[in-house]
Amino acid sequence: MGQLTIGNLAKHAQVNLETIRYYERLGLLPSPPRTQSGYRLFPDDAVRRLQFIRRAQELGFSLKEIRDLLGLRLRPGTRCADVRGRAEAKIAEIDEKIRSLHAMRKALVRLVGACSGRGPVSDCPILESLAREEHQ
Amino acid sequence: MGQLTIGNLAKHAQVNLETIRYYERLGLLPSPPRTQSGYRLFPDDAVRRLQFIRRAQELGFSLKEIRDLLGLRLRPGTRCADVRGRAEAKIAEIDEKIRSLHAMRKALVRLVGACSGRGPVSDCPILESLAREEHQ
DNA sequence: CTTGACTCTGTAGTTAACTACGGGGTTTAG
DNA sequence: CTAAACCCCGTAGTTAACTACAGAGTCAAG
Repeated sequence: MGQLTIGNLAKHAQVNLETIRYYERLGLLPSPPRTQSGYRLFPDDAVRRLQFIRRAQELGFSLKEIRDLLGLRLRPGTRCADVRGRAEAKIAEIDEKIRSLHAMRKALVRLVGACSGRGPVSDCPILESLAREEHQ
Repeated sequence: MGQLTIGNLAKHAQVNLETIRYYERLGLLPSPPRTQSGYRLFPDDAVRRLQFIRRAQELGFSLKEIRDLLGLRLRPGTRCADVRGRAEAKIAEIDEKIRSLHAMRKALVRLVGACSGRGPVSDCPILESLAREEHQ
C-alpha cells in the first residue's frame, strides 16, 4: 500500500480517471510525485480525499468551495484568525443546511404519517414548508 | 396578494425571470393560468415554491430530484404505498446528508479549537474525516 | 521483443442548469 | 395616444463539472 497509479486510484475511489486529472488541474488534489517516465504515483489517502470531494458535492458544495474547505488547515505561515474565521463561517453555513434538511425531513415524515393514517391532511404542497428562513 | 406577473414573481423570489420559464418547462412549477393576452399569472405561493427549489439545490438535490420531491403528495389516484416508499427513501437520503454534515462540522469545530488553543493537533488533513461511510 | 494494457498531454465534446437575445405583442403612466 | 416597461416564444450562448478522444510514450506478460 502507499502508491497508486491513476488508474488504480480511479478504481478504488470509484471515479472516472479523467476526473482525477481534472481535479488535479483545479487544485483539489495536490500534484502527486511522478515516476521518471512521468506517471503519477498517488499516496493511498488520495482515495479518502476523492471520497470527501464527492460527498461534499452531494451536500451542495461547489468544487471551488471544496477546494477552500480542503485548504483550511493550520500550517505555520497561515494566519490563525483567518483560518478560524473561515472555518466559523463554514460552520454557520453547515448549520443552516442541517436546519433545512431537518425541516425537509419533518415534512416527509408528516407525509408518511398521513399516508399510513389516511388522515385528511396533506393533499396539497407538503414540502413548501422549507422556505428560506431569511438566509442573510 | 394572489396574482403575480412573471416579473414580480422573479423580484419577490430573487431569481432570474428566465429561470422561472425554464422551471415551468421542466415541470418544477405548474403552468400558471394566463390572461387573455397570454401573460402568466402566478399564485403568490409560487414564491415559496421557488425558494424551496433554490434551497433544495443548495442541499445537493438536482432539479430532477426536486421535481420528484415536489410531486410527493397524497392525491386521490396516487398509490399510497408508492408515495410512502419514495418518501422513506428520501428520508434515508436526508439522514445520510445530515450525518455527513455533522461529521464535517465536527472536523471544523476541532480545527477552530486547535486554532485558539494553539494545540499541536491538526496540521494535516482535517476534513478527510468525511469519508463515504459505505454509502450503499 | 512484441502486443495489449496503461499512462501522458492537450483539446474537444457533453450535460445540467441557467441566462441572454431577437423580434414581436401588451400595458400603463404621462 | 405614445413611449417606456412588460410580456410572449424560440433559439442560442454560458458556466461548472465532467468525459472522451487522439496521438504518442511506457510497462509487463508471454
